[in-house]
Amino acid sequence: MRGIRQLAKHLDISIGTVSRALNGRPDVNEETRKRVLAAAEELGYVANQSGRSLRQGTTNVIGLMIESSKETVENSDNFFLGVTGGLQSVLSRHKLDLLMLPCPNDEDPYEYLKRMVARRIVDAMIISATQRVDKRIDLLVKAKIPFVALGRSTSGGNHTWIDLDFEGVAACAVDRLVSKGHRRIAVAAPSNDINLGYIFVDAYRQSLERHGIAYDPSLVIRVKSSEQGGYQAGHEMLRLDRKPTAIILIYELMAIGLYRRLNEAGIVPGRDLAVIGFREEPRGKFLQPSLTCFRMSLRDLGVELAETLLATMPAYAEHYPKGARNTIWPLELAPGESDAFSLKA
Amino acid sequence: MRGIRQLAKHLDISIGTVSRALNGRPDVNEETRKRVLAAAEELGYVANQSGRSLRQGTTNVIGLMIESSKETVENSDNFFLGVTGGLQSVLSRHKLDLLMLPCPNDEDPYEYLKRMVARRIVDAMIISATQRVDKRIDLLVKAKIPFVALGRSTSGGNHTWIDLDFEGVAACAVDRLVSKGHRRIAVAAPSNDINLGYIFVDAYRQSLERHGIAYDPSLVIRVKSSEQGGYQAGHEMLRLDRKPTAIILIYELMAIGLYRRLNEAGIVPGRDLAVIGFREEPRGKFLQPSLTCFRMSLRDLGVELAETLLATMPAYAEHYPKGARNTIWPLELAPGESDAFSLKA
DNA sequence: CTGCCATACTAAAACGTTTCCGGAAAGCGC
DNA sequence: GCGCTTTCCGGAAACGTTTTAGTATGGCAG
Repeated sequence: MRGIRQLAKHLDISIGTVSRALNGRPDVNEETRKRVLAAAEELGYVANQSGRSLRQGTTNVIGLMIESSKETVENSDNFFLGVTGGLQSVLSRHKLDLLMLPCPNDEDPYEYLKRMVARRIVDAMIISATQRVDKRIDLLVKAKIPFVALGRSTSGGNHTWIDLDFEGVAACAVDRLVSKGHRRIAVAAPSNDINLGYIFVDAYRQSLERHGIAYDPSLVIRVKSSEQGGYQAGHEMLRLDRKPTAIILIYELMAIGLYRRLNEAGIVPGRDLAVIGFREEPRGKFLQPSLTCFRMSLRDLGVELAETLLATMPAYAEHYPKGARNTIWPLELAPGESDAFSLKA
Repeated sequence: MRGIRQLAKHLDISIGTVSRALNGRPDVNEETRKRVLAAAEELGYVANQSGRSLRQGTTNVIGLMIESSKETVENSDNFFLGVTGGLQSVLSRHKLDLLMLPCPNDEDPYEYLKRMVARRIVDAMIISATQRVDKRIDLLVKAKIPFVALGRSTSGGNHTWIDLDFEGVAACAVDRLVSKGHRRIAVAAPSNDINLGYIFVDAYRQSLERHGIAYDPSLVIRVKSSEQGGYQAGHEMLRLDRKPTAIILIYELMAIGLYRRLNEAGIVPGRDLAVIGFREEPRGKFLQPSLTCFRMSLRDLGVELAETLLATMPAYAEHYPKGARNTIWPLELAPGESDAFSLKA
């Protein structure tokens, strides 16, 4: 006999009253509640989560699914840890705990999520790295698990998502380069099926056409989202017949490899070629010359994610009247020296 | 009525038998088991974790506590994601799931852990970033929760830990520098209370003395474990009356700031000053000149952590006969150009 | 005094699972 | 036919909690 029962016996009170006192129910004498809380503190009682979950059908846990594939490990750096800070700050206000669920890299993310959902270990989910077609979304919709996807997807009807403002970034980067006289602008896009690649390239294309520049598919270089990918992108770019005068990198990490390849070819970024990176990493700062890129607050993104998620959960929605809206997350231009190269006098 | 009861009714069999069939108990007819498994697959039945945990007193979940403080976010980069891969590969063999528990940065890690332990949400824990004196360890020992600490600590008697081979790294770095004629070797150590700082500096001191070089406290520069800290370290170093000819950095990230400060002073690493970094980050590669540092496999470390943890858990110990040993994790020297500066002819 | 309501509590059911205990049926040696 | 073991299964208790329904008490209006 342990747990609440022991506490009740110690107070010579029924367990029902103890439970109600601890959970802030109204029908309990205020003095009794004081005694119960004091005794709980003294004996170090904390409700067993399994018992409570079983009874309530709720776990007070929010899952954040991340993929720990080799590629993710090498690229995402502190992204999730950063977002986590913002998530926590909101969730903890509601006594919700955050659970990071790293999908093993030898397991299908869909199967992993399915198992986690079936076990009823979380009340709601945040999924990341959404694919263009993502079965996980259909699964969550069908299982009626509240969730928010970090990244748009065409799956699952109108689910809730938050995504970075690829259109804005692409437009800003293209505008900036065109204003410096560039007309042959390459883009290094990820070669996997992640949705942002498609969205970004579409936006890039539209921005070009807005300036009356024809879209040239040979300027879209598909490589891995890594340092090696950046090197590869540089390599491919140098082999083109009509070389671009500017390049946009979707993952900033690519800049490292690109710089190396350019260095081998005696090309100096910012002097002979304009380079713009996408998401700023703190690590990118010390490239020479410094990289022009786009900046965002990971923490604020985490807050937005948490608030959007809570708005989709019936038990918490009342506190978030703005509702479960889809959000395009803006990024701010952080000018550096790498795009100083201008074709204008 | 849902769950196993429904499954039992569908099969026209008692729930006890269904449970035993699913859990691989011996006393169930092989043909019956087949039927049960088939039906479970068909109906998509997965045992409710709360019910099962409540009954068994076990959750099949291993917690990995990480801190999401601002400093950690900026420094740990992909460390945990990398380790996670190795952890998963071992844990999944035992049908154990990994749960990352990020401690909110406005909450005391001790209180956070205490709550998680009391809720009985994990069967065992891995804690990281251990302090020299770490109350969390006492807590886990007292609560009899199996755990492994990533990092030595003086708390909690003889608990199980794994730590990086600071002594080996310090000795190797000092030996290497001394062999090139250096005798004034600085070290940039973290200013917080994390244990590795003390251990590393101790080992550095002993290595110096082994070479008959007197330990000079002014050469131990305590700074933040960040890029800024590296800049600061460079700054402090340049203000010394008798300047060092070599410097060892405990966090590689410091190298970035250090390089910048050196650059401002017109000092070229590898030509005018020997620099050695500690733990290799993939990002460190593209410093110019390339950084001499120490390398390790994050994945292998994860495997070691998982195996050590399982050895401390009675239910799994039999598979890990080596037992719960303390491990000093070796790192391998990755030579670069930054320590080419030699005082010998 | 009766009826009624509000307050504060108790008792018991329920959540979904695992596991203990007992027992039926079948096989086998005598 | 009897006693024994083995194999397989059903019934029921137990895990710790929340919540529903019910009850005693006292105050108060009529």
